[in-house]
Amino acid sequence: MNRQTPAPLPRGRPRSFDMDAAVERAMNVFWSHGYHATALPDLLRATKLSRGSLYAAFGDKHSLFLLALDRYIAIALTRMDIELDPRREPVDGLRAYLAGYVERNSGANGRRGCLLVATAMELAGRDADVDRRIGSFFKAMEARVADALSRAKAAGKLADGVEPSSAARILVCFVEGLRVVGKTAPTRIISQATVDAFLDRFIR
Amino acid sequence: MNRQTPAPLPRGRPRSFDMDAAVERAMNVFWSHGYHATALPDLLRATKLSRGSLYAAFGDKHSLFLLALDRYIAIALTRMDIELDPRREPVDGLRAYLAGYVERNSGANGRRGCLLVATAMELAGRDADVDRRIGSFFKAMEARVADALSRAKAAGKLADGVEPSSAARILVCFVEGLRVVGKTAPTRIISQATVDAFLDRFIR
DNA sequence: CGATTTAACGACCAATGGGTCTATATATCA
DNA sequence: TGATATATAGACCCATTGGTCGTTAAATCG
Repeated sequence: MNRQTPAPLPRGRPRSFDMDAAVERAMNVFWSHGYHATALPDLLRATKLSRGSLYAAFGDKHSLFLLALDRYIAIALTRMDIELDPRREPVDGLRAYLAGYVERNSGANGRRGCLLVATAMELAGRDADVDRRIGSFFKAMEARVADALSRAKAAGKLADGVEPSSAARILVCFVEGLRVVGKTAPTRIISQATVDAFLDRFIR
Repeated sequence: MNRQTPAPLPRGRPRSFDMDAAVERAMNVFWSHGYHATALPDLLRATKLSRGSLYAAFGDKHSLFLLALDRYIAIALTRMDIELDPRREPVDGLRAYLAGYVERNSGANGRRGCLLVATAMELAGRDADVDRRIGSFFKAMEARVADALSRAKAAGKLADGVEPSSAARILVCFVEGLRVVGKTAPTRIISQATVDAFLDRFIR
């Protein structure tokens, strides 16, 4: 192990903006409009950067988008890790997890939709970078749900004949579908009832 | 009731192209690329029309898109009416219906995705014409599924405690979610197994 | 046949797309 | 303080966008 050569102190004018905050703002714009419908001026307005600064910091629109997508994914997975924490009752965790979807699907949140679903539909299959991210996200999501379901099964909380791995795939489809239909019919009560009825089929 | 004045015979050069076929070709382009990513030259190539002719026939890109979307919806509903025909065994119908989704989600078909889902994510909430169409489509779809499920229930084929209307909402979410995750992981075997496992939760 | 009507064409247009580049302001270090 | 380094700004660039328009070709009807 040769020691890391000490990072040379940055010379010249230090950057005056918070890069993480800029990515987050960009994420919100992409989230609201989608990739193609987001024009550069939208991103400049949101990040409060000039064209030059934005390109210096992020390369190009596509790279910035990837960063935004990564952030979105990280947030989603972190939330799942909290909701489905192994130290909680697995069924409570699943309920909390689904309640989150209900909340995110209601009213203005619902109309905004889900950046991952929108990106999957808009870019998957024509953009390898996006493909990898979307694919691995769904895999990770499914794994977490499957894990929670196995714990529920071990605790005898699953309905007869429910197999965690296939039930996890079903659940992932279900929640992603919720986000799709939520784009046009975002009523909290119905979403909640639908989620409850769904869970009733799997939980004892 | 005054009699309709007889339609005046068309004068001049008759249109030399099949308008319906043009709409269908345009539909395929929008389907593959989405609304924003479809450029006019793509539509011209597909319809084999010149710019002028296309604008004369359809007005503008947006109107043509709406026509394409209507066509897509009509095809989908017609298919459902066949698969879920009241004269068939309702459970067979539901199986056929879901099998259709498995097929459409596999391989190249899967990667192409679903025009309705893509449009919902891309345009819903910012385009009133689209909103209406998507909303009424989901409603129509749900109604057909609910109807099939009630008939199944009447025949004693539903699992205990399954209520047709909420089960229909669940099913709609599930199949739309299938189309989303199918964009990245389009393997026929898994889709089929997932669908089977899903149905097992609702059918006796 | 000749007048009329209209489909079809593609050159053309202004606006906007994403992306580059140079000049300047402002910080650090010796 | 002076030399150096770099973030920032926005003018600029060209390709492409959706959309218009004048011209031409072709079919019908009297």
